[in-house]
Amino acid sequence: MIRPVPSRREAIADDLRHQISTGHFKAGERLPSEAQLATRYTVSTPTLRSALALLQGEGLVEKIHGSGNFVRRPLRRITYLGGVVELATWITFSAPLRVTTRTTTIEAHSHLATLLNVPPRSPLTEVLHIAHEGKTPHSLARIYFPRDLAPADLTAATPAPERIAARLAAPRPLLTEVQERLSARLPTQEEATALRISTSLAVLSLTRVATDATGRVVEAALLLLPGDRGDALFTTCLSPEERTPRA
Amino acid sequence: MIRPVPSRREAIADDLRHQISTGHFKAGERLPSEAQLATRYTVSTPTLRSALALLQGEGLVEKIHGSGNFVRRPLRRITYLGGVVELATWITFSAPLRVTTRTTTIEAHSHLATLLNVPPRSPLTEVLHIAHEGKTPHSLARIYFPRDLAPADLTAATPAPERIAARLAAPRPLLTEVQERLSARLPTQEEATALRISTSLAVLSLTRVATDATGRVVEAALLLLPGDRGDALFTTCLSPEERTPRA
DNA sequence: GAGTGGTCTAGACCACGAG
DNA sequence: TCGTGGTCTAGACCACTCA
Repeated sequence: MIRPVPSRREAIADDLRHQISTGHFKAGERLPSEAQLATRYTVSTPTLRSALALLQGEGLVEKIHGSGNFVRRPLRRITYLGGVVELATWITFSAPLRVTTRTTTIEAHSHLATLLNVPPRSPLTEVLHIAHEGKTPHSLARIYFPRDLAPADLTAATPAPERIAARLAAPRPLLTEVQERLSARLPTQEEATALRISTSLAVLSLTRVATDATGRVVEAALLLLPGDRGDALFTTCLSPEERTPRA
Repeated sequence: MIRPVPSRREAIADDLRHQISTGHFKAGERLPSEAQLATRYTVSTPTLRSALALLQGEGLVEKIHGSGNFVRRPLRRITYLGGVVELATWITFSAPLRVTTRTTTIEAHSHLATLLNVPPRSPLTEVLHIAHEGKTPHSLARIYFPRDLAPADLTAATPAPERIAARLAAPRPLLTEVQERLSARLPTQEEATALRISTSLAVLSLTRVATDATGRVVEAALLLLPGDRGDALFTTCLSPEERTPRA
């Protein structure tokens, strides 16, 4: 067994966690300034800040430079349903949330070219998709199509967001295989900013590649969910014939 | 666009990253002591340590208290294959690695009782499963069965690890549904110690629940993969009739 | 015991945000 | 402008590892 050495930062983090969970500090509220908290706990500011850093990593506290530390509102957890062929799930699922969508045309750089199996610098249509709950960003999706395969109304200049969503949700006939790869990592600075999370809060990264009957990659999507409020669920059912024991 | 403010810790981290990737510091090697590095970069030790913390979070550096900072060996990436009914995949997949297995009987506490849908304090068989590559732990799995469903030779006192692995890999006849839930988070102190990773390196957490034809939960597994060397892959193929466009 | 990392202090100065 | 957090310093002292 490991002996848990109670460091000051752990003790302070525990105390703040407790005060948050008991409602002494309420959701959305600003905590006392770091200087005040440091005085209250009789520690130096770096020590106090390291305690707050722990809470940030858990998604309990959000720091806003120049304004203060805020108790993060507990948001509805979102579950990405995997193993479904249309992106419909994702989109309709995000429906109750406010969604910001943006479409642009870019050139495939190396990573995307590999993913979509197209030559480097091929034209791609990118759809950027941010779901919000209230003012808080909730998830981030980047969806790429080879330019010639993108639905025509997506490539028009600034199509209405509702049209984009409807388009993505529509079933596409030719898909035969969908691969979804998931990994856990810390967000980049850009991702953290877009999602308004700390760079020390783990995110679930999902890369979805859909292939048509000819083996061509028709669409690739990069989804990003903050680890404290999103997960992915895959359900596999066995048909009766598969259920037969093999041994 | 966000203006990237080049802080000293970022600059130092970038430089060390570069030196590692160019082989100036080789895998497994010890870095100069923090005091030496601080002198070389003319920063204070806390600043230098915060730079090293970034590299730890990326899995590039491993700190060993009292010995030094070491360049982590790049390990083979492991991919968990989802959507498969037997745990066989996981086990056989780990086969080329050295596997440490341990079996114990425990009582279901609240979280496990919910997961397995059994009364609290029910007896459970726990299989702890750590895959190693060389001396480095690679992944962690905890598998739970209701005691009465556990294969008999698992409940024997200290069965041979090979027997356990063989048992888990054997197809179990009655499974009808498998649910796999994935999330990203930072490891607990215990998990980080077991996997020899930093608590700031994200892990992919996979909870797998298998149900038999009667709806009873037959087995639950908690898998943990360090984010820098493990991911999960789910492949969905459409049968021809499903492929028919619906609209 | 010598050398390493772990934690912490008590400040300084800079950058951001809101009024 | 003022209060906030962001970064950094130059130490001190403790805990761990290894010879």
